[in-house]
Amino acid sequence: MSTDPLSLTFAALADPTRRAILARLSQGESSVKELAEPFAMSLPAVSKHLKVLERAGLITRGKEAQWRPCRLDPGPLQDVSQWLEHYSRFWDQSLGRLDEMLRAIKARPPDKSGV
Amino acid sequence: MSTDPLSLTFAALADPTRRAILARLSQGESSVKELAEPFAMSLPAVSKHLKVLERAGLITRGKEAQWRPCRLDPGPLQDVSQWLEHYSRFWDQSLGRLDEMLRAIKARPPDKSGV
DNA sequence: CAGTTAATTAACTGATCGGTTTACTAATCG
DNA sequence: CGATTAGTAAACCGATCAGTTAATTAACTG
Repeated sequence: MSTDPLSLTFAALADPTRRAILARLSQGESSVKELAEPFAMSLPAVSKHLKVLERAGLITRGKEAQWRPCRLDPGPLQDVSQWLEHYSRFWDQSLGRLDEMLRAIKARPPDKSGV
Repeated sequence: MSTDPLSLTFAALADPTRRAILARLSQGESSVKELAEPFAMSLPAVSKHLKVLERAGLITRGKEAQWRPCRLDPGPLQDVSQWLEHYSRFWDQSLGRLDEMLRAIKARPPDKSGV
């Protein structure tokens, strides 16, 4: 697997269980056991999912007695959003015309940023 | 791997080569051979990447003599954008304060303080 | 027709993924 | 102290991934 930040983020998001965990955490902090409850899988499995999310920077974990409260970190999601903006002209009505113009002007230098 | 549309899309995006291919296609249609040129990998490898992108609906392919021109389909990217919107309140400046308030209210029920 | 070009298919490989069970650490409770 | 609770680590498994090389299909070219 690729280890650049964007790839780690997309890979972490490419699993419904992990997206459900993020949705849960968007409501507020939660312990591992609480997060695991809705799923028909073992606790270690959830623990692994959390590790994937953590490696992508999508969650951070605290320490509180014997609990490891997880909370959402939106940073990587914002990075995804920025990456997406690069393509928004393809579906954004108001920018469609501008895009046509820009593309017609081929004098643009090759843009490799944000690949 | 999960086979729901969003998972297929995120998985397809979790690879720098495939993102580079999309970036290239955002400039216009291209043949497989042209797409493969910038990469230090075999043509079949690129062909496989294209199949992943196609399965996610991110590209469509035509037929023109012995070429299979690929072009970008922004649909799945728009779906990702919508999914992201659900989280945009976490980094959107203007909504940040409101979110803080909502979270402060909602984070009450599972009360572990003083346990 | 034979030869070239474009692309895919097939078979194989090593690495990673998503899950399991078992065993372990660490903190709290009685 | 021992027992319980929360979570992680280790070892294992089958499936998938990302790449390879070799063979094949399909269309154009001379």
